[in-house]
Amino acid sequence: MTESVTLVKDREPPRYMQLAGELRRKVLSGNFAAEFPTEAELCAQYNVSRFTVREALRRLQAEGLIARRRGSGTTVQPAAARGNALHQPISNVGELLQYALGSRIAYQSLGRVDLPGLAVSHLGETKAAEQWIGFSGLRRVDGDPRPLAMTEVFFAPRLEAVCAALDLSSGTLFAQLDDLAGINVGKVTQDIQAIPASTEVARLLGLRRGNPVLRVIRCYHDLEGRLFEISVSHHPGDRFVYSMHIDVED
Amino acid sequence: MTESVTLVKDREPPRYMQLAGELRRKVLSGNFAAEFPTEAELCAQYNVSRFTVREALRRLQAEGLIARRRGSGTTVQPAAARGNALHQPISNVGELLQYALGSRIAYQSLGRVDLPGLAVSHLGETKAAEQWIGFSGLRRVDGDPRPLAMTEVFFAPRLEAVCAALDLSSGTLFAQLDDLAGINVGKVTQDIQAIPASTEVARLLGLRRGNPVLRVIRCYHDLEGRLFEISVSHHPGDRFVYSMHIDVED
DNA sequence: CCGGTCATTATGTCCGGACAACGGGAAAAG
DNA sequence: CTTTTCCCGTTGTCCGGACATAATGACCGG
Repeated sequence: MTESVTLVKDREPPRYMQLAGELRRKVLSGNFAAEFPTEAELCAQYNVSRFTVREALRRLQAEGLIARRRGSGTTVQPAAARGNALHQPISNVGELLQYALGSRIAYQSLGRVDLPGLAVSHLGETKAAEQWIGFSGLRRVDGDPRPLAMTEVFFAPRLEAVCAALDLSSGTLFAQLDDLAGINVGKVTQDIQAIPASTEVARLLGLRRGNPVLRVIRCYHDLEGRLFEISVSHHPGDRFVYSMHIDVED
Repeated sequence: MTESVTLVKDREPPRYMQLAGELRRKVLSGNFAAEFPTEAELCAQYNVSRFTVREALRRLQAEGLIARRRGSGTTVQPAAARGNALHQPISNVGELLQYALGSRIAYQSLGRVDLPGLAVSHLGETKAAEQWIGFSGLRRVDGDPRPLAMTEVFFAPRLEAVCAALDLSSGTLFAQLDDLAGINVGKVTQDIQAIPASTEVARLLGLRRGNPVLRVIRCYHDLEGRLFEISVSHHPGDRFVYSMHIDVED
């Protein structure tokens, strides 16, 4: 068996995934603002069973894009109710990241680095000796010069070949990773904490040392449960709200 | 049509819900620590179809209680990987709250109160004039005298009759509401923010004024989308981590 | 002892069908 | 005109079946 970094996706995703992607694009383009098609219509239009349609719609619902009511039908959720997509339960990471409200981030490479001393319970068996591949960047909303986030991203050593091919200016390292290496997210754990700003963070975010900062640490695992990415974000407490919603699925 | 506050659940929940509750109880009791039954076994044992079994397991998986792998089978997640149930995606709220690590909270009634001035985007059409029914309490872990949370809970005016029957010492107002009035959670939105401690919050949590505090504001909507509860929690930044995990469902 | 092959078994995907529960509007009753 | 009743369309629940795909261990050949 040859061991090589997989650089292309081999099998195509299941049909409900494709359908979910198709519908997500249309929803975000405003196609169904007036009226969302019924399950039966989607079955006929895409020539799939109701199971497939419902499985796709279940995802869009979990993402907060649509609302469904028995007897009434399916409607597109107003953008206000969607929360910040940047920090939303993740289903199709690549596409989801794109509708984060016009914020931009460009990363710079940090090369191989030691993981910062993180008191994260999710880390588990990660060897402290390993050096991960780091990136860092400031995220800003279009008009505002004050950054909304200082983010550091670390990828597992085994992804070094893929990381070399990343386009740092696009801001969606994630989507690229999915495209380039076919890495799928299976589970994400995150720790959220309110901490005082360190000197450096305060400088970068335009705060005073000691001011409240929201720190979000995320551990991304692939479908086999292997940790492949860690991200650490610092947000200014005075102008950042981590907004999310949870749909109880039924 | 007579208008009356529903005080009993009339219809019984769907089968997959019952099965999920049954299995959840067993998992939390440690029944399946060694080996979790297969779908086929559950089908036979409970005399339901595979659809029903999978729908139940899907919920337990979303709660982080079990992990499923194609080809391998289903296993119970170690408690460490479950995150803090208190702050977890909510499926069966009543039962879930009970396995929050031994923390306790006893509420005191605030009576009818105005909603505090919350800059929450999710509020929507709520009339500021209405008076909601408020409760407040401090949450502590068993051994530690320093509270982990100062929580205020507000229920919609229409639930006044139900609120009068609540047992404030049990700490699971939610489960009681579900039992008493059959109120089911359909959607939860939450805002998380890092803010400086006010004088009062600092006093209650044992901090200094201005210290970082994690504030979590939740809006609970029922299945019809009506807002029926708002909770505001303040957590000390130096000893509280909001830990959660997200399973990508597939 | 190592490595590859294969059957077994588990979950994942997908289908078709059936009925229930709910919402909303139209029709009927007052 | 108001209220109630009824019908119909939509989503929710549940069933049985079929095949695909992944993990595992047993088997076998080197």
